[in-house]
Amino acid sequence: MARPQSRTAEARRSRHPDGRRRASHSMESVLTEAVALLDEAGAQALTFRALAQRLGGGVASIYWYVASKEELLDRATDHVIGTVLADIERLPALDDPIDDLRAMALTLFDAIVDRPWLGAYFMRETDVQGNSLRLYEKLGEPTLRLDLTARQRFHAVSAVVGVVVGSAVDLGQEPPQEVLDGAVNREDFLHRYAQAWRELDPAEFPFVHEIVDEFDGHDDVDQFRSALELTLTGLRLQAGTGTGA
Amino acid sequence: MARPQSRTAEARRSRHPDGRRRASHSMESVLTEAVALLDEAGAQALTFRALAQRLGGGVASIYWYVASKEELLDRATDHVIGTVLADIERLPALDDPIDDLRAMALTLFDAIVDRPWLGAYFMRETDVQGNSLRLYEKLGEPTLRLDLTARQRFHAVSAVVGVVVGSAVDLGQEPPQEVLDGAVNREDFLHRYAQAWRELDPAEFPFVHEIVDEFDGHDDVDQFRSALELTLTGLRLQAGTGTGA
DNA sequence: AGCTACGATAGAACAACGTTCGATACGACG
DNA sequence: CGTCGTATCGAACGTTGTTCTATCGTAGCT
Repeated sequence: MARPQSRTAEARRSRHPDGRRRASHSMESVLTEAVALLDEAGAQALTFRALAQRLGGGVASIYWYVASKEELLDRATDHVIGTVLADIERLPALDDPIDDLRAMALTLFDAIVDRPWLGAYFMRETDVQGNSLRLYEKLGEPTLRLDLTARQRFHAVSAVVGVVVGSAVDLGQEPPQEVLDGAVNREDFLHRYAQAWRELDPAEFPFVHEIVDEFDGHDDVDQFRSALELTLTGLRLQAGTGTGA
Repeated sequence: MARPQSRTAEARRSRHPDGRRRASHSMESVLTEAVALLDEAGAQALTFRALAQRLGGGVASIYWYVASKEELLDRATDHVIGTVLADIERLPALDDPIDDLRAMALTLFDAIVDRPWLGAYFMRETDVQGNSLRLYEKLGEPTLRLDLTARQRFHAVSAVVGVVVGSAVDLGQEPPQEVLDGAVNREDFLHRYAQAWRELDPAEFPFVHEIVDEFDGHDDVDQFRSALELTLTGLRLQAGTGTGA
């Protein structure tokens, strides 16, 4: 009934009399392999059977470490958020709080670009223990140096997180197999969409026509940076602290 | 092999010799019931078996109308986005393009508040036919009246959509059963979280302590409005068109 | 050393799901 | 009355998360 508390359990293997092995896991190895599975082939590739095979053990063994797939996902997410948090804490402190905020948000977004599946599960658990809350705290600390009310600070961080998540969800959209197979790369895929848009009636879709060239081959990071910049500008204006101009 | 093209197929019923019924669906009824299922019990409640039972027919019949669950989800989403689009088109045109943008974004967000499951699936298909692209067009049109480059317009709409989606994902988080059962309402749930936060070390979590009172019992719509306002102010500044001040 | 209690592993089975198959009913047209 | 295309349905298949029950291996005790 109890859960493994000692994380010092090393990955060791012992031999069974009849030659069959008995795998020996650890919370660390389970999480690491789960994340590897997610990284390599996306969310749908993470199944208990696939994970068990990767660990060289049985399916039911995983249930010794996690009570459900939900918990597995939560723990795996928290695991990588831990590394993001470390990246953010390594960031050099800047003079301008808003510059700090931007740097943190970009670090977070970069991590999601590397791991698109994060976009969907990120912010699922605001458990008291766990790295999400610590990340939230770190994102909020720069706002303490801005001239804002508590409510404005709360809303400001929510806004920044919202922009990150909003862009991340876009990113997390599983490409429709063709590009996963490598048969079509992302640029061609975008280009095909753009081409279809160009054939729409310009009178009925004036805006789509206006931006189709920008959409075609656009960079996700650029898109995110622009969105982030808009909220940061709004925030700077709200704080009344000019850029110096 | 063909798909139903005539949407005039009425919901009629005929009697089987042995007394068993044969249900008669239509694309409309399938989508309507699918949406009803989603509305009543969330995304996980929409299964082919549950939907078939609701339609009074067999499971396989649904496959006459949709080729997969993915397509069912896409069509259902598009179905309700159609109503959102209608709401947005009914909006009175305002003098200020940014006021238009705000009104549209709020209408969209309201729809997601009513249907939290929308947050996850919204923006899944940017198919050329379909209401998502039309919605995107409508959201973009106000930017045509702003003094911006095409790229800025593209990024502006992406930013607004990002804020909506970002807040929506927060909303779409399935409450952990307790509040679904009605045993605990949302306010108590938030309050419990807030209480846990208050017990954290203030030195380690200064920001969390600063905003915990705001978090406790906060309103999601307020949160969204604030986030939206930040990007809109940023946008207004970018367009160089002052509010009049 | 032998015994025991518990930490940890695993195969088999279960229920639910998306999906496919083959059979069959119905209405329209000849 | 037979035929064809539309539409429906029960049954089955494969995969998934999860549970049950049996077992192994080691640490700790006598």
